[in-house]
Amino acid sequence: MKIATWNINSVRLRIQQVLKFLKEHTPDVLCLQETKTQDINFPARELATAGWPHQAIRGEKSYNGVAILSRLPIENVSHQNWVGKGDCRHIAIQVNGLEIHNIYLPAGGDIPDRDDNPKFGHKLDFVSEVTEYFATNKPKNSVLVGDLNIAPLASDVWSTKQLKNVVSHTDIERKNLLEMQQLGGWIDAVREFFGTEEILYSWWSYRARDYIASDRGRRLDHIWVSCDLAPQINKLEIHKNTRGWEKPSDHVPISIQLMPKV
DNA sequence: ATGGCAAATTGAATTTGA
Repeated sequence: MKIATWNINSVRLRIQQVLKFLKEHTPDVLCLQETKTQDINFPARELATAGWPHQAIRGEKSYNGVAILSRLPIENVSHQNWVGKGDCRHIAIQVNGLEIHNIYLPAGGDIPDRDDNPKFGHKLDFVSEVTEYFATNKPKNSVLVGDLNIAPLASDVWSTKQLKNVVSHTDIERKNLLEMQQLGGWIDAVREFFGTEEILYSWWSYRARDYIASDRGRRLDHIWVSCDLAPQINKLEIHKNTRGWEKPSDHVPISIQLMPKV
């Protein structure tokens, strides 16, 4: 079972890139974030025709939005309304008995202080509620993917020193994300596969003139598996080349191959 | 806390991202 995740930053604008990625890598399941469109305008038909007819979509106008595309039949589509804002940041499905959670965690604004910046408070509250949810509903045979908007390790950013007070890499966010992972019994599959030392990014700012030359990235996108699936982690790929495509998303896809035990 | 950009909405400027 191959599962991919990608913050596409507008699925309508980049539908051709999604189709290209699907054809090149043929994941069984693709999870998208920041689709930025209402369900009625989601490019469902093109994706179905391409071979991913089983879809769970949850979008809103302009912002946020998540979707799961599958080659295999899906069931038990659901979502949680964490922090109760009704924004489209989570959708879950089951496929072949495997549970998949697709999450788009709030970015959190600029100022890392919940009193000065309500968006930062929203982000911290969101993490707390997800943490509580999975601490209570311990995941089994489950995968959690998405844009979590936090780079937890020093090796997840271009400079842990210079980003110390930058939202996405502050101490409180890093600590809380690792706690969310631990209390849910999740394994960070990307780090399980590559180790904790290798420098890994999944996002490069649009503001760099040359993202390769400056290479100031962050690992904001994640694939976690429930601990029972740890032995099945077979292959992880960070598809960095898509960042060099014309009119790219600022995030790149990540994929995992899970090998069922024989 | 910054910013060399980008997208959606609405109709040139604003909001949001990170």
